[in-house]
Amino acid sequence: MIAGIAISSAAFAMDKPYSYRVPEGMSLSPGQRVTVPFGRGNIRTEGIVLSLTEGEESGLKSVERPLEAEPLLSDYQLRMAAFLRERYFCTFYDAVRAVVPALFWFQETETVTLTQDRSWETAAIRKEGAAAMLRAIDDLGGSCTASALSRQFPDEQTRRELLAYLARKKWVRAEKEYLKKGGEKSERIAVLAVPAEEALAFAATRPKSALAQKKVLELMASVGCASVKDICYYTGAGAQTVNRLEKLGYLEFRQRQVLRCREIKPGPVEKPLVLNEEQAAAFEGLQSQLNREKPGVALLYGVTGSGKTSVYIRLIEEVLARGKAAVLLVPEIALTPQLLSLMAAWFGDKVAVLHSSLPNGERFDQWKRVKNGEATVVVGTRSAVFAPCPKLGLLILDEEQEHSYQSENAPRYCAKEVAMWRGVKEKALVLLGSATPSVESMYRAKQGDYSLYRLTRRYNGRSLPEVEVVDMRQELKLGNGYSLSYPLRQAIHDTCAAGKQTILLLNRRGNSRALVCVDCREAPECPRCSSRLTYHSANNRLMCHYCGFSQPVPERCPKCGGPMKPIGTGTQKVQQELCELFPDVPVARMDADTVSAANPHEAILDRFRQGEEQILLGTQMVAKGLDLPNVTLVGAVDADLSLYTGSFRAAETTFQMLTQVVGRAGRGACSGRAVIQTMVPGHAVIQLAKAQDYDGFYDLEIRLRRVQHFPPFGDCVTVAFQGEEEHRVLMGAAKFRDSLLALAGEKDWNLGAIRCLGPAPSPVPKVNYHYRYRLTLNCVLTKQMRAALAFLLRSFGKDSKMRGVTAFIDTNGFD
DNA sequence: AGCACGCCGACT
DNA sequence: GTCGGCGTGCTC
Repeated sequence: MIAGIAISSAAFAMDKPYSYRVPEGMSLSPGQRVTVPFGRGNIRTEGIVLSLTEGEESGLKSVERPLEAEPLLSDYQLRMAAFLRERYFCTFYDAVRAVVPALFWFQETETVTLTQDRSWETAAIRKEGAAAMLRAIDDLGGSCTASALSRQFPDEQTRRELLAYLARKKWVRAEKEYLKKGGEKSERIAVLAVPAEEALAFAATRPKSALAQKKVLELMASVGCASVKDICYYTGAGAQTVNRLEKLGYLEFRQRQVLRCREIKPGPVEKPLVLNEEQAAAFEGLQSQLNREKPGVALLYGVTGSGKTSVYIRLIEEVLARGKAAVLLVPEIALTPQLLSLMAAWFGDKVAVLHSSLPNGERFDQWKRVKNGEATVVVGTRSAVFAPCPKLGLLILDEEQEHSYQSENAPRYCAKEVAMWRGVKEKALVLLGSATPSVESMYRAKQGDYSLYRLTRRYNGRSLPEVEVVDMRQELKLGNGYSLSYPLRQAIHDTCAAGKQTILLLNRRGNSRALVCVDCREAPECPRCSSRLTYHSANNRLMCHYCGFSQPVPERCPKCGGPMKPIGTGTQKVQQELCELFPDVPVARMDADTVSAANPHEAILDRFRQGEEQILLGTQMVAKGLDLPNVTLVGAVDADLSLYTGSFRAAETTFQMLTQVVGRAGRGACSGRAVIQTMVPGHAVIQLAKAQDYDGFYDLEIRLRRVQHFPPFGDCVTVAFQGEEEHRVLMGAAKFRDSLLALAGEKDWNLGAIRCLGPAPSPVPKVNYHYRYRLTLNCVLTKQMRAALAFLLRSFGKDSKMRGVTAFIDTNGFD
């Protein structure tokens, strides 16, 4: 018997099934994981059995052993992984990692054992550190894990080199073992066990040698509670420092709370659910689609507040009645507490919640409940599209236009595309819901590829808010240097006077704080990346978002010695203005700086909902899915910023964001009002957003997309390159472009027209000492085109001249 | 990617 | 002589 096996360590260029002999007496089935010897050195490697066939076995290596008795992947999951691999230019293993939760993975540990040959005890060893390492292993009983040596040999490179040397000398034997990861890991949270003053006083008495303890105590005095991982990350202290402080009684450990998004508590429900005429019509149409042999795809276009959720619920009931399961995907779990409690109220313990910030154990339990058919209603984020429902009947993507359905790391899949694939394979209905559908989806619906249902009536017949556009250029002429225009200030004033609430959205990118020199205006940059370090007041450190580098705040500018001053985020600046203009009005701020594990969105929103503050100021996250009945005014502080991101989706994103935020006003009994501040009041997108004219926007945008060959008429493909030597990365990108254009010229490949821009530096040109360049392609991603790109990517990986440069492909991404 | 193999210069 | 440098090609 011959097994076709996918190898875990295979790079894209060499990722293909490898044939191994199945030894007598070993029974294997597809989807099972095994260890096999691989490569010249016969390194023990993990693999997954893809196929089993009879054939000529001579000259083949043998499968070593299965890693578990039962196959890890079902046939269907194997096919899904194969689809991901083919579609998203990733390896088979990357795809598998997306399909099954991480908990299944065994930990690979390398053990080192001294051999019989103890000649090293007397030999003169020239290699530096080698003798010390041998003695260290001997002290540990002649055998240890490679990581146990990390204390004495902290540099991984040196450690590996030394081990390789000792193995060559045949003094030690290195073996890789696969050990099941220890139980259900939950994160340890440390809490200050004494008053902050006491902790600080104790810190002050500590000698210089206990600097790390001092730092940890200072951090904890300011934040009160943090995960042990975070503490180490922020202060640069080791875990043992934290443990010691616990022993000394200054810290306490607690287990991390189970759900970041709060326990789902079932909300009150009115049963039976009464649908209005439009909802009923949509429901009936969808229900009849469920009955079809091929249910296909449907788009539910319902304006904000038109009650799409009621249609979802009725449809899910219908699916459950047929003995099938339903999956409801949401863009972000933390922003959808209302939807969650509604689902819990309706479907009780049939609901499973799947998302990536669940602790592993919890995630696995939920996953198991889905797999064994116990939970038939799955609510989750992007990765829940792989939910292992035995009988899937319905897949809903709420707010289908959202970026978060696109994965940013390998496999770079789009949950919408995966959902459609599953829909076809499992004969399940795919329902896309949105108040502002993406132009691609709307186009397909209008073409008749998807069925289209509209909900135009707002709940309780409420009218749309009245929208005012303010010309910020005019404001500048009037001498208003503030971010808040006169009309917006007046509106805030009126709203507060009426006892109502205001939401202010600051749609500004880079909402992080920097530290700037007062004299030369320079901000410290990350030594490893081309990015500014961001200032964190909690621990007084500068940190890099890309690579995790952190350093204490310098007192003086490293360039000119001038004084340093943090410059606030946009939100902070606006908050100050609000403070000046409305000194008596309490303001809640919600952005990357104020949201944390200790103070989640939920807590901020709850306080705001209860009326503790009258103004909520924040970044995009305030625009999403909130149902706050007392809010009658929303303001978009700079509405046009997202218009100039350079992405082909810029106009669409801006329109969607404005529509969303305008829809937040007047959800209760009172009618709402919205103010949009912009430098380009005449811009079509702004005007259409003002009029809340989706159809007008669609007509405009689809025409532009057509002439520019952007989706849905063509595809955008980014080929990214990175490596340590900048010129080689650039050369690699250029070479890839040339080969692509050469291929495009060959009739056999039948690729059609390709426009290729670049190589150009990526938006972040350097990350962790790796330079990044990219090509931007505009083409149609036909099967041939995908094959051609895969071929080029594979040959690029095999090209020895391109060593040290890696390439990857992202399709229809958002940047 | 990671590793062996092979071909060259520097030290025992 | 041999150790270890790096360039090259393969992985069932």
